[in-house]
Amino acid sequence: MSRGTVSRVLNGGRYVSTAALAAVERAVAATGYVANSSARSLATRRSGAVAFVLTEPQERLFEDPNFHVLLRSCTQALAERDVVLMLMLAGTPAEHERVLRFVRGQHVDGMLLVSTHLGDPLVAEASRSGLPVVASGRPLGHEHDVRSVAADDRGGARAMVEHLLGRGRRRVTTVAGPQDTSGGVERLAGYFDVLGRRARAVDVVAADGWTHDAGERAMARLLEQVPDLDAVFVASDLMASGALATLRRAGRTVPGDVAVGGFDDSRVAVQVEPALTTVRQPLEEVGRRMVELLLAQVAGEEGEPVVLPTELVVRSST
Amino acid sequence: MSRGTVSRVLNGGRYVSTAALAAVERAVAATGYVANSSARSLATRRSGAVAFVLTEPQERLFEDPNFHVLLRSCTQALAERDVVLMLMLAGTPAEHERVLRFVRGQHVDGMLLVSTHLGDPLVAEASRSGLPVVASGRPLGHEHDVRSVAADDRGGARAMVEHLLGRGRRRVTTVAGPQDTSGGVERLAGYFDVLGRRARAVDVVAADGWTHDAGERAMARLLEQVPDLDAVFVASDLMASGALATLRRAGRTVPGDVAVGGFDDSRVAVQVEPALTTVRQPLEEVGRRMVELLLAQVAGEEGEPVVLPTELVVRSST
DNA sequence: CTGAAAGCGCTTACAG
DNA sequence: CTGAAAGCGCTTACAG
Repeated sequence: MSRGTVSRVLNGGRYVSTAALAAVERAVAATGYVANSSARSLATRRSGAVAFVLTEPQERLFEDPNFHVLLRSCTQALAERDVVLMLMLAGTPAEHERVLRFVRGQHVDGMLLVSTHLGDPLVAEASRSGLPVVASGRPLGHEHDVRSVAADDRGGARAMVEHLLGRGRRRVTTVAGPQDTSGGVERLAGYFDVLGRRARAVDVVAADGWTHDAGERAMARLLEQVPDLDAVFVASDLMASGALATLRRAGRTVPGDVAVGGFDDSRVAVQVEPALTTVRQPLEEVGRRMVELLLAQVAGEEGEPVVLPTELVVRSST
Repeated sequence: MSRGTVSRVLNGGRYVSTAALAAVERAVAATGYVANSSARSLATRRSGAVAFVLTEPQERLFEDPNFHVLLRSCTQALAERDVVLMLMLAGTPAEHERVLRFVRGQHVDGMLLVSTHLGDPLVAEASRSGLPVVASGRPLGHEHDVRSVAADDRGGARAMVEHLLGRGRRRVTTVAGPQDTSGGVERLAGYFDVLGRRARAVDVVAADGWTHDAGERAMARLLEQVPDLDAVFVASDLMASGALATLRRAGRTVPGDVAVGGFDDSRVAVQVEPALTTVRQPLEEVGRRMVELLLAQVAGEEGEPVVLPTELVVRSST
């Protein structure tokens, strides 16, 4: 039996007689034969692997539960299609360079770009390279060059601010996320959508990171600027946990004195006291859709940017 | 200039004249040429990739900060050597099968096995396959078949129990980890090392998982069995956070009524109230050493199991 | 349906 | 030091 016939069986069994097919399958089962993947990749010009690139200081991989959800759902969705996930950190310029060299070596069929920032050179390079790329969140400045899967940040933020007003709050402020990310920009836009001219400059403080500590600092600044605030929409649950710490230290009760709304519905939302009213972002699905979109692109299919709905989740903090 | 000369330059520049070397380097810089990795792998029989296999229900990837530290330090240590990390989940039998098929396809040069359990078929298969493997923690039942990097669980547990006794506690109990993992077994052994015959069967409850919830349940059982306990050594910080919740609900103060000691010195140790006295496990270094040991093995070098020292960290819970 | 053969893009003895 | 050539282990038109 020729090498060619075996190969045909292994690749779907088209154009093979049932007899040959059975014989090969028996032999494969008996010997535990598995095709060498480098040779296959070389012949097919497909690696069967995809890079998951974290464009972010690595601390965030530690701290932010959102990444774990995304990483897990992507790994799983890829595994179901027998594609492997290569984890790459691209926080420093050196790592950055390594990622680029890596994709140029045709080591991967595509790239999952997570948490991109405005002016991120990797996004530009990736889209220029022609390699299939899908970003999580709309990549600021490259909305049309790179496909993406995002949650409806703006709509979710609107729902939260309306909820806060519906609770009778008069002075609704916000701790915005860093404004070099689409999540940061969009959630702030949603805030303005609802409050319009009623929002004053002092009611808004943009945090200098998506971390607990950044939320803590931003909340302190906000309290100084607006001592009589009675509500705050914080652009992520993790930052909101920091905001809660600041409020507690300042002697303000939640939700008595101040109603606090978060965003994400991540694990921390229920770990803090009081549990956070927040906006649920379907990150599991974001991961799945990113994988679908990427593999479709690898297969040469068209694809539209995806925006997934968000949902208000009311708990005890508002 | 021949393909062979270019290849020699790219692979270290041995046996190449300075003139040729400079010319090639100039050309590479100008064109951005990067060798195709499949072709290189096929020729060298090295993939330049390593699998990071999580032998665990995936929830743990979400919940347990220890994994993030390990994942990050391995990714980083590998990247420094230009080796790629492939993340594989092996929680279900199907995923399991996929991992095996994958390594048989010679897709990776080695395997980092994280959080193995007693009777884990993957460990046996991996060691039998001849593929270089390094486990985190000593793989129960395969201590001599598979190289490993572990923390000194037993010594750390001893230090904690001695600390508890040093605080004047009379009834020192323990919530042990699952007894099908080396961490669970060793930390319990350390407890017995110190208490010896003073420990009674009722003083020990083994949790049915390494989670917050499992710690919560185990602590409840322990309180029923030993209502007058005044100290508990919990085998992980995450489980200890669950134990704290149970104690709070039962109206016991910490450390007033009950001293609580954890293990790991993970992020949760300082997130809970009161901050946990715990045993620091140098997970960053565990990851680094795992990578070193694995790559040495790939290069055909010998290697000994590594055990890293642990350290007592005293905070407010004892 | 099947086999023989070319080709995927490298690396590495081998001669020189 | 360098080039020509074999070989790594597959896939896939191409004839038949």
